[in-house]
Amino acid sequence: MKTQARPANPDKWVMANGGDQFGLADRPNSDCLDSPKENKQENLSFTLKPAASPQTVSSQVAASAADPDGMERIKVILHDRELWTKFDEVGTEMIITKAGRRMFPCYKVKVTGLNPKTKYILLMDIVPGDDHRYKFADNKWSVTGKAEPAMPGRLYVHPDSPANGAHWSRQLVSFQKLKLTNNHLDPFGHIILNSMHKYQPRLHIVKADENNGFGSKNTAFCTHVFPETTFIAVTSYQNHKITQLKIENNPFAKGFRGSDDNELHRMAKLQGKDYPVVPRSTVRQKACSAGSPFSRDTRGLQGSPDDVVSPFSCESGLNCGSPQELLSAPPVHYTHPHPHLQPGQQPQGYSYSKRKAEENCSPRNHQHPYKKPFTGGSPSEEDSYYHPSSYPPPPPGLSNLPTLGLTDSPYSSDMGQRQACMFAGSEPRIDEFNCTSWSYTRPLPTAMTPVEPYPPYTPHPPYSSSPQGSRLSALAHQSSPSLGEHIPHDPYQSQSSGPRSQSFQSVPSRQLGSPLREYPRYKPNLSPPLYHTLDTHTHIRCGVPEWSGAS
DNA sequence: TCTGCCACTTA
DNA sequence: ATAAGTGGCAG
Repeated sequence: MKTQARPANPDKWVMANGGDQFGLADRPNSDCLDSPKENKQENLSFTLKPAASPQTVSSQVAASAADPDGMERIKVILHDRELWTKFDEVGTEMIITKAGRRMFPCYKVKVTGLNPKTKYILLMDIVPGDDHRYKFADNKWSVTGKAEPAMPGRLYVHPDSPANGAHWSRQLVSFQKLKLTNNHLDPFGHIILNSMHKYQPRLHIVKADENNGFGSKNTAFCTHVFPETTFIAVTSYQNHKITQLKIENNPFAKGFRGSDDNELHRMAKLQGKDYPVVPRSTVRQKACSAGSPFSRDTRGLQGSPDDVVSPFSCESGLNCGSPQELLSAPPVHYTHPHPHLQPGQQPQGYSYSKRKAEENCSPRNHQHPYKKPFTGGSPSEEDSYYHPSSYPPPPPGLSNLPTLGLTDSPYSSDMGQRQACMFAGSEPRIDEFNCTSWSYTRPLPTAMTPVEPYPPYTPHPPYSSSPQGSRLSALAHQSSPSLGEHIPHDPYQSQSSGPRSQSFQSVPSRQLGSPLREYPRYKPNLSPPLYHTLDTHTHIRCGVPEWSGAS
C-alpha cells in the first residue's frame, strides 16, 4: 500500500490538544462563510508542494522560510469547542438519515494566518476513526466487530471556495450545511457514513493561488483535526445523554426541551392523556444514569487544552499535502478509538502537536501524550467571529476550472450560490491520528491513484514520507449547489480569543494509497445540489454538476 | 436497526 | 407564509 513517510522531524510536532483516539478526519466547514450555493465545478488536479519543512515546532513564526506558502502559519480554531467537548465527553453521536442530516454541534472554525490575498479552498472530509463496529449496550459503547468497508469518501468543499484569505478570516467558516447520510447511493453529495462506526471530521485548507494553482505542480495544503469532533454515526440516538445535549443546545430541537410544565403537558398531549406525564427525558435519564459510556478515556485524553487551535498544522513545512491526500486521507487511526470505547487505550489527554514534519502521526505518535488534560478548561477561545455570509458565489461556470481558486473571484457575488462539493475519495482512516495537528504534504498518487480497496486498517499506517512532491490529483469539483449557506451565528459560538492553544491535530499526510474507492456514485447531475465527487481512482470525476439551481 | 410520520422550531 | 431542521415513536 502506500508508503508512509514518517515524520521527519519529530520535533515539529506540536502538541495541540490531545489527539483522540479517533482517527482524524477533517473536513472543512465553514458556515459563516457559507454563502449561498453556487456551483462551481472544477477539476482540480494539482500537485502539492511540499511544504516547507517544518521547522519550528511551536510557532509559526519560524515557519516562514521553510514554509514559502505560509501554510504553517495557518491556525484554525474550532468554534464552540466547549460544546464539542461536552458531547465528546459523553460520546458524540451524529444521526445519519437517508435524506441527509446536519451535524450538531455544527463544525465551524476560525481561521487565521492566511495570506489575505491568496486564494484557498476549504473543505472537509470525514474519515473512519478506526476499523471497528460499535454497539451501545448497558449504557456504554463497545466494539462488536470489524468495520464495514468504508464508503466512498466524499469531500465537502465549503461553498465559498475558493476565496482569498481575507475572506476566510473575516468570519467563522461554517460547515453547517454539510449533511451525513447512510445511503450509499446518495445522489445529493452528502457524506456517506456507516451507522455504528466511529468517524473523525477533518478540515483541509488548500492553497488555490494562481501561483500555486491547482493544476500546477504543487499545491500546498494543510489538514486540521480536532479530536473532540470525533463521533459515532447512528440512525437513532443510543445514549440518552447525547439526546439531551442535542435538545438542550440545538435550536431546532427546542420543542423537545422539557423544562417546565410545558413539557409535561406536551407529553401528556402526545400520549393522549389529560394529566401531565413525566417528561421522557427525565425518565430516560434516570434509566441511563450511568456515566457516559464513552468515557473519554481516550478522547478525553485528547484533551483539549483550551481551545483548539490547530495552528500548526500547516506549519510543519509540509504543510500541505495534496488535496488528494485529502481525498484519500489515510485513515487515521488512533490506537485507541474512542476512549470510551477502548479501555486500554492511551489516554490522550494530551495533545501534542507535531509537525508534520514527520508526516506521520502514526500511532506511534501516540507516544506523545498530549499534555493537556482535556478539560474544557479553556475558555472558549474560539472565535469570535462569525458572520454572515455573503459572498456571492462564483458563477457557475467558473467553477469548472480546474483551479478552484483561480478562477473565480473570491466571494463575489455570484457566489450566492456556492456550494460545497463533495468528492469521493478513498477513505482514509485516521489511524494515526494522534497527531494533533499537522500538515502534510504527500505526494499524490497521480491523480488517479488506482483505486484500492479500502486499506485495511492498520494501526500504524505508514505514511509517505516525503512531503514534497505530493501532488494533488485532480480534485474535481463540481459545484454543488446547495451547500452554501449562510450561517447565522450560532448561538453556540463562543468566542475565544485567547491565545489559542491549538488543539486540533494535524493529520499526517500519508499518502494513502487508497484512492477513492469506487462506489456507486451518484450521478452527478442529479439533484439539486450537485456535488462533485471525486474518485480517487478515477481521477477526477467531477461531474459537473449543474447546478440546477437548487440550493 | 432503520424508516416514515408527527409536532415543534428556526429561518 | 413556506421550507427545512429536530427528536420521538410506531412499525
